Amino acid sequence: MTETSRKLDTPRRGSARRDLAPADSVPRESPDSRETTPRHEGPKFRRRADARPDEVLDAALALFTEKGFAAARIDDIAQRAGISKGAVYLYFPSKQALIEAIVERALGPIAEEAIERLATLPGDPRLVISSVLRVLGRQLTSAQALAIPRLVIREAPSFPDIAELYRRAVLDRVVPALTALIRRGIAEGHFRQIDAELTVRSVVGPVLAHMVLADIFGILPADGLALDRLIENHIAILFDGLSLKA
Amino acid sequence: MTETSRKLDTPRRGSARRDLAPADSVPRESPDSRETTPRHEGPKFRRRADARPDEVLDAALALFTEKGFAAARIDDIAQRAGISKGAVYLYFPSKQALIEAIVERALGPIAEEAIERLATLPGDPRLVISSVLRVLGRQLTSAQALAIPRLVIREAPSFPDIAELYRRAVLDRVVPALTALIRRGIAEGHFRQIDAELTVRSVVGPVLAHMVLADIFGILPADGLALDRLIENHIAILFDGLSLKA
DNA sequence: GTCTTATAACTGACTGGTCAGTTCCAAGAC
DNA sequence: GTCTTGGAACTGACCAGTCAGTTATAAGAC
Repeated sequence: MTETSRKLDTPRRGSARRDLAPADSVPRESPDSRETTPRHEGPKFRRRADARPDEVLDAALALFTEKGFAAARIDDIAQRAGISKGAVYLYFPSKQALIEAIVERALGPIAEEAIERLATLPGDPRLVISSVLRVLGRQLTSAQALAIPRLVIREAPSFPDIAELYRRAVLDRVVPALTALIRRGIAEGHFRQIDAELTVRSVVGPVLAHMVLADIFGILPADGLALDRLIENHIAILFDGLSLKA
Repeated sequence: MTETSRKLDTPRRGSARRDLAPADSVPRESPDSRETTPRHEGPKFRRRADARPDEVLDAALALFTEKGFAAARIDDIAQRAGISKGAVYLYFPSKQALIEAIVERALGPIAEEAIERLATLPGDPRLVISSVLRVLGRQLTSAQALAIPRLVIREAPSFPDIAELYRRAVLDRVVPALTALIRRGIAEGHFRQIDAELTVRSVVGPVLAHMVLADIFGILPADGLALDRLIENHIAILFDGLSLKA
């Protein structure tokens, strides 16, 4: 049941990449072995183990997002990373270790980015919240950044450990910080008397809904994603409401 | 690729259940065959084909939600429905037909429930939107009702046909109806000049965020789900904003 | 009522295929 | 030469889907 709890001892031998090989323009051995000559122009092995784990993780993230964890094959992940299946197991002990490493790798950057900004900043909480939303919008433009929460949400029921990891690293910091910010806004007379805890949902929900509609169902404004416009529209409503007179 | 489009020819031989068997208090053969006597009290199987498809679908929905489509085993679905694996294939031609039937079965009820209510009602759009949100809240209290969109969102990348089915039956009706409603609110002077299309995200997003936080990550208010309170809090913000003076 | 026959509902062993994880040897780096 | 790296064949488990056989129920014969 909970063999999920098997801790990963990911090798991850150094993440600083040396770039011994030219990276791009890799000959990669023409697939059709035409002619009889066994010519192997260009190096068959690239010998840059340091960059490999990240490449494998990128490939795995792409395929997990596309097909889901269970349906994604290690063979395909390896192929996308430009290596063979066996090589994957040089860097990661199991398929599950891949998803764990993906989430862990993404946690560092995410954690710092937005939290300090809002937990510490003094001044009108409206400005802080607006700034946070705009940063969030800028982040979500990258497909890569969006893929992580998507993957976590999708696989959460199957991998409670990973969901908890994410929750602890991201949500348990962002949600309380936002709540505190709203509470301060009330205390300092900027906000009306509302429930700070529940209001957090009103702050982030519209962005979530926008991404779900666009990403999952392909429902988006005529002029593309329009995340900027969405966020400005949302900020206007969040602080001043829909009603005209008010 | 799109073998999803294979239409399901589900037998579903009449949904009016005959209830030949007493339904409840079914002996169902005590699982532990205690004593040496091979006594088989009660019928070995129940013979009520009319109720079976729905039971299978219920079991399948539960397991798909728990483990995801790919990881759920037909054997487990059958066991939860109280029949054998082979019997599942008496009613549904394939595993995929299960997920299709689940979504189709859920579509009828959902479609009617909320759309007419908001598309047609005249009067202050604020009251209509409030009413819609409250109905939505009441619906989402049932774990069953929540499971369908969850499943669709989760499996959408793997089953674009199903995502589109859901989009067409639900979203393509709800989103435009809400958009029109907001537009009318603007035209009639109830709402400020905002982008109606984007504002739809502000109307439904907070509820979505609440359900994701609660359902996926177990983050909920001290006093339980509190959907009612969330919705009232959201309505207050949506129409009049957070700001005090405004 | 009891017996016989027909058929619908169901079972579970089996098959064919897929895939995670292993192994081992060849090829490259140094 | 030795050490490192990669690849592809292999293994073993797992599982969707099949099918020949079994059991319950209904209908008709008497």
